[in-house]
Amino acid sequence: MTLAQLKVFVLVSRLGSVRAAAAALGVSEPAVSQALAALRQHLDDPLISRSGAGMELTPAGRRVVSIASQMVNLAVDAEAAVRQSNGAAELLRVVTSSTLAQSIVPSLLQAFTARAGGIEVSLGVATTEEMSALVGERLADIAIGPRLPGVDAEPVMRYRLTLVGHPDLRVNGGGLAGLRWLVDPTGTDPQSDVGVLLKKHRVPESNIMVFANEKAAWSAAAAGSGVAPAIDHMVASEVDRGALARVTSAEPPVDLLLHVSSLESPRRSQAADKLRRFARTPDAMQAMYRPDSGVPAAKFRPPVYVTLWS
Amino acid sequence: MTLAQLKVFVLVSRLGSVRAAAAALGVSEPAVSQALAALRQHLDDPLISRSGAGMELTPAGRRVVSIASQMVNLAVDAEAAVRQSNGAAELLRVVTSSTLAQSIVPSLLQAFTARAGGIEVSLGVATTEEMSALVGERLADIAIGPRLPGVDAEPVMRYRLTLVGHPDLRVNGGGLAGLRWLVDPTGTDPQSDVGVLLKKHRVPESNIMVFANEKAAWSAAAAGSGVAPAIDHMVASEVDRGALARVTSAEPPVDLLLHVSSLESPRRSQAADKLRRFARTPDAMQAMYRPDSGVPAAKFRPPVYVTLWS
DNA sequence: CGCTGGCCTAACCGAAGGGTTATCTCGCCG
DNA sequence: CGGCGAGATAACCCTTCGGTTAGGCCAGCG
Repeated sequence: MTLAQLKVFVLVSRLGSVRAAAAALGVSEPAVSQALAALRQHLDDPLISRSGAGMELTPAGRRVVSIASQMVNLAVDAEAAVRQSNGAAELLRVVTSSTLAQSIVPSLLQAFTARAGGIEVSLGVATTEEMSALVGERLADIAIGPRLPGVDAEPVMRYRLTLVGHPDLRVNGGGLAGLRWLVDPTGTDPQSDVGVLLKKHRVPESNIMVFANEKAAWSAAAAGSGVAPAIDHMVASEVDRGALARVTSAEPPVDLLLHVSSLESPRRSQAADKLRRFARTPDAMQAMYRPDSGVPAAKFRPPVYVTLWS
Repeated sequence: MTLAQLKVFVLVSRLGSVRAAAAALGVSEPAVSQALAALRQHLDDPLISRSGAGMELTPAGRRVVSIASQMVNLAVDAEAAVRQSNGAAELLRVVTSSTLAQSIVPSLLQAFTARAGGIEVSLGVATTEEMSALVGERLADIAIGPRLPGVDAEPVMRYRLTLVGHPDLRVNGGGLAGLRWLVDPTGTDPQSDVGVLLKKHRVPESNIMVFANEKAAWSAAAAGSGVAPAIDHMVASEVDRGALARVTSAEPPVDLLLHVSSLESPRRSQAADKLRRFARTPDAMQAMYRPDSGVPAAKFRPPVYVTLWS
């Protein structure tokens, strides 16, 4: 029985699927399956098993999952306690969506670390469902993105999602759904803002092209390959340059709220609390609205979401 | 950071020495030292260091030890939870002294398991100091022996420690301290009843011979090699047979109380509670006073006290 | 000043953990 | 009934863990 195995079990039970847990951990699916098998063998109980849609915990599994969750939390606490005792930088684990990780979140975090010293930030990328699990199980301290259910979520910023395309692009009879949609990986997350948008317009799978990052999608859009959803103020300079144009349609523009979500106050880390407070300040607003401050695509981290302890 | 490493750290800090922890775990001392080194490296903090007599926790170590202790406890809970959920036998981990493990404890436990079904008992041997640490850290459920400080101890039986020797043995001028004392491994535990007795009589090291078990010490005593401390009613049949005789001296006989010690009520396992209650019953008394019911010396377990998880 | 007790390190080794890819099984659905 | 999606398993690899023995280091002490 290792902590890694317990962590896997907790994530599987929380996400309801081995595949999802593997994705959240950034490892292959057999790796998760095997860790689970090892734990099952050790405890001599199936713990959790498939049952139609989703998985079902055994009676023993139900009891173990709560204990395992505590153990995983304590492991994190232990590391944090040592860091703090020795005056080392606090570690703040942030998760966000792929889109936001390329645009407003890095500049927000950059401004935050510059202002609040002694905090070391690590940024991870996850789907909305994964964010819930990660924050809920304290595998991440804070999530930035859509409002997460079940945790303490708070709106910090209003932003507009617009569609951009080649300036000459015209929407013909088929409507927006008939166009080719150029999205970043966030588009594959049905609960994300982009995912919701795709669903709202009933864009068929065949018309969706996923790019590694948003800049790549914009380039393709500028080349006339289709339309790309973008955070309005992040794409403003491209529009001003004439490389891209906002696609106007009968639909009203989509105004969205960016939330920070973490555990409720007593259970969240000090660093998470500081970031929440900072996110409400004018400095934070300015950082988030500053266009073109995303990390260059080349430096963008591959989706290794949750680091395992060594 | 593995659970085994945390367990080692907790034991070292509790027992105040690497050697003692190694002994309690039944492994070599470098094994413990290395586990500690690995944890130190992982957490980047010395955690605990020598300081004259005993060891001293660093600030970080103080915080980690309490967290680690909880984690170790939870690991035990998890295993127990699974067992219980699946209707398997509850596991009761008993520790006692070497002397008692050869005489009254096995018959007590045998009577207990026969009466209270569904409980599986494992018996370990430890020094008094180790018993405290093991029960305190929930690495054992219950201790049988001297009254343990810091936990919920309760007397269950009165017994007399007598000295036996060859029937022709006479105490000459040097007093009891001048004789050769034949003891079992418990004699090396200064806090044990026998250890206290040796100290009281100021028996020099050179006059103490340690035998692997009590029966062997009695044989040597019967052969005239010296005197052996024995639980009076356990040696009664030998005395009746004339093989041994009680050594009379100016000292009054030593009357002692056998205690059962476990954590206080809400924190102790159900099985431990049952054993505590059983130990007060007439059935238990009868079992404990029944002579010659010890396990044969050949079957006596070597001192592997605390099993590690796989 | 050298012995000794206690801790750490080195070197080595077997077992297990944890990762991968490829393949199998099984329930479900068109 | 074939395909498919999701989980389990197999085979393989490398790393880490956890154990050993041997030996180094250091404080305390006769």
